[in-house]
Amino acid sequence: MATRAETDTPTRVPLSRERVLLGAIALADESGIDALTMRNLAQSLGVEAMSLYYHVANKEALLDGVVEAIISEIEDATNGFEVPGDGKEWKAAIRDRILTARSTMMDHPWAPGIIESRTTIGPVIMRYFDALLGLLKEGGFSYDLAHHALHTFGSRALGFTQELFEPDGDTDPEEDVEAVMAQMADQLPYIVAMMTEISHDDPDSTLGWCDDQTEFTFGLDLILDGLEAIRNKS
Amino acid sequence: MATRAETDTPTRVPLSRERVLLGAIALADESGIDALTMRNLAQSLGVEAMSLYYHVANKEALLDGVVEAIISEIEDATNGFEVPGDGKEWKAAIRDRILTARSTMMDHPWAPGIIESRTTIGPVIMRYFDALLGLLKEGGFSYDLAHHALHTFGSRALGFTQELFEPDGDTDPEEDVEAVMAQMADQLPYIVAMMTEISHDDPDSTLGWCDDQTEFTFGLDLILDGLEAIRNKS
DNA sequence: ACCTGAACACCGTTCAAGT
DNA sequence: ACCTGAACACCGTTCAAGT
Repeated sequence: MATRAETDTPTRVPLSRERVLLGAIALADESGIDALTMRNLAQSLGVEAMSLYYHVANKEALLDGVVEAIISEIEDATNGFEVPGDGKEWKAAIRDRILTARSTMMDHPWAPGIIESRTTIGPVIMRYFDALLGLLKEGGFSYDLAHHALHTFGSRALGFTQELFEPDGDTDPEEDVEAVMAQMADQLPYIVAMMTEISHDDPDSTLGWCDDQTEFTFGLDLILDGLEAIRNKS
Repeated sequence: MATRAETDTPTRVPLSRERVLLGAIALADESGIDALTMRNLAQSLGVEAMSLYYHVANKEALLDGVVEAIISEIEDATNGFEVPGDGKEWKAAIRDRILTARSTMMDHPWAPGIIESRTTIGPVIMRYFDALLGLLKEGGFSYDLAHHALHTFGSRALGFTQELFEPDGDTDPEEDVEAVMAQMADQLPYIVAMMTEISHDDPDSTLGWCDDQTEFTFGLDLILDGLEAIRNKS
């Protein structure tokens, strides 16, 4: 597990800021964000907890760095299709970029949570938004409308919508929702009607029917179409 | 501060689940969500920490209860305009309801954060979404489209969009963003251009110019208009 | 320059005990 | 039925110290 326990060969790689950040991502991927404590991270790197503080100022700074690293992953996966010169393909370009971002977030499902908890914004994210803004501007948007667009995207620009009441891995996803619903079906006429109608079409379980990818692109396309309509009007 | 320290009159109100939840909301409003610890909450109620566990199972259950109480506040503020019978005013009704929700969230700026961290869904929120679904259905939406609509609203249905990188109260809002930007202006051509264009129009500071209410309604109306267009097509 | 050990001030939570 | 006190297993972080 640890790097060659007690030989004094130079294979004992010294810690570095980058190794700390990558270790943090690996730990969160494997064991969840709650397992990402300074002590756990140190242990996974074969080091004492206090050694981390030589490479990151504190835990917040660690998380800042992790977020920057995650955004870099999006950039890496985006390479190849940059700002389209003709200024026609803004919609497809933004769509592609955001869907790429989404797939990065799916690789790190804990990332949205810590991204939303950041209070400062680093250079990598700045560049990411600059690129997005560039796509809009080159696509014929005024800066004013492009600015509204970024706000409308919100977290979708980074590839996620924080799904409300996403069942934890711990508890049975359907159990408690169905328990609540069974108990108050008379108070939820529309939800009950929707559920029964949907389960007619789709024999699957009543709750597994939300296809997140479909819902994400539905909302994204609705927004993109809406922005285009507004752009064309002015 | 405490309720009549040492007289044995019946004015020493015993703790109750409701008092615990209201106390938690009051504490978070006053001192922020980080100050909402079991020990702090107990102290603010004039009681020992462990007494709380007689009324709520644990801290997660406490937060579940707090969220339910906050949604109830929306419901209370919404009373008066229910499902419009004619089935015409769905758009205005949903808009009103969501903007009411937003003003409730503005009263408790910490609430979005804990709402998004919930993994279970309580009866109050169920009823809230049932009502929203009802407005859509009575407005002529199919259940399928109404379902897409709820996903597209996302947290907006509850009156908030988690603004990315919202400056904390602690650090100077503009300081670090401007520091980063100054240092890498050459790498942020579009953002810099946008900033300078906007600050021409508006002599205010470069960063205070995001009017959250304006951005929220812009996005909301874009979505509502988009949904209407899709509904009319089918 | 890089890492460590002990200690501090917090958490949420248990358990057995008080009234 | 309702509340408490002491204790446990954790946190992030400090500080002075090691090599």
